[in-house]
Amino acid sequence: MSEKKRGRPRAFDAKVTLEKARDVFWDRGFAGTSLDTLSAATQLNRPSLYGAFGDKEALYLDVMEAYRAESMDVLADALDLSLPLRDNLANVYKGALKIYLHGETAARGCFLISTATAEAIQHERVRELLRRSLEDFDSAIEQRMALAVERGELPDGSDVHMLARLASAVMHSLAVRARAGDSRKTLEALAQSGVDMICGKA
Amino acid sequence: MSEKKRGRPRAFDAKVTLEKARDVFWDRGFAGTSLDTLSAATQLNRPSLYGAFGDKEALYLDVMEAYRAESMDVLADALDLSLPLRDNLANVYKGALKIYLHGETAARGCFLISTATAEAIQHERVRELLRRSLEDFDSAIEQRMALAVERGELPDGSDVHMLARLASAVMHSLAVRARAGDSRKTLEALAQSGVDMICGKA
DNA sequence: CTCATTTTGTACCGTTTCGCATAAAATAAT
DNA sequence: ATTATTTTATGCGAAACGGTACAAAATGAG
Repeated sequence: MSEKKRGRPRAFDAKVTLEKARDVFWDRGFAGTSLDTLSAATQLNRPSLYGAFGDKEALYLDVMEAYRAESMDVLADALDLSLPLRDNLANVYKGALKIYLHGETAARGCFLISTATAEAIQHERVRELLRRSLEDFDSAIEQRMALAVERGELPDGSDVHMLARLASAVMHSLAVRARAGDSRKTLEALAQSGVDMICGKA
Repeated sequence: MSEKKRGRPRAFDAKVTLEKARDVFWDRGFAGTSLDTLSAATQLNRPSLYGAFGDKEALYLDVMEAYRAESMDVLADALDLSLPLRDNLANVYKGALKIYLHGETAARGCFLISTATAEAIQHERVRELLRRSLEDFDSAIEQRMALAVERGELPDGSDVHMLARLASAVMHSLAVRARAGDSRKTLEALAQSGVDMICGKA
């Protein structure tokens, strides 16, 4: 698949480097993160970073895309079709909180909502990728909701389009509140209420 | 009320200055806004800014607090007690969208969610003020919900605490999605669905 | 072995950044 | 008028910033 290249081989794994870069961006934001900080965190000097990913914005966009892709994977796992919709949704929120509540000094929230929103005005490509990321997430949930109607888990004629976006809305709020320092208990209560709201208070 | 001070009088209105500073922070974020940019936008040279508000973080905190206070005023207006809860909630979202969809190059979203979240990890005071701002908003809505139960607008035994936080959650999502570039139509549909979800699909 | 190719590391460039030192300007008090 | 007090304006300076030039190092090809 990947032929061995000609010149000096890379001394780093691009995927791991993106994760390290992601973590500093996550804590400090895009504008608040210097290339020096990124260089230290990734253990790559700036020319290597530049050669591998381009300038700071290009690196950030790569990180965004990796986060989007991984989020979709996590979502797909949570939406295990062998489980009822209620459990699926609970798992989506549970998985989100597991990510959001991680953090050394404070809970870090969602990478996109916490850091990409800030840049969305000045950097059009960030805004566009953010929009698409949210949309993809909504669509995957909507698809599961449509199946739920077929299976009789949701009433016939349910507006699955809006229901999915309401389900996402709860997650967006979890992200914001986690970053603001709300307690795990508080957030889990909101998640539970979200599930009840969408699936009915069982 | 305000005695005339001794020295040279200020050539600017602090409130207006805070609004101008807020607008540049809103577009570019805290870390992405330089003192030069702030100086140009407020038409104050840096030493004047520094003398009046302190350093960049102190200025930003002042802007945050002003935004929080104004948001609570807008919310109080939307929660006009002479109207039904359904109309109140619709007005809350309508008022939010009016603010969020404003913007020269792109919709700016919510000032706090778009810019304060990014700084919340590194700047504890930002995080704390953000948390308190969200909480105040939740509490005001909860208070209105409690009245709604008394008035029979909501079923007896409704969990007004969680209902209020779900209502806020929809607004948080509107904020994120507006910043991401979602259309007015899309956002208005989500707002409508939020109202229906909380108040029942009338 | 020799050469072409790619990555790495050092060092550097010009610019921007934040914050302050200092002096001029504008007012109230005396 | 003189003085004390506060704000304004110019300009400085040390540090950090993003980005790159350049040569050394490490590999494959011939």
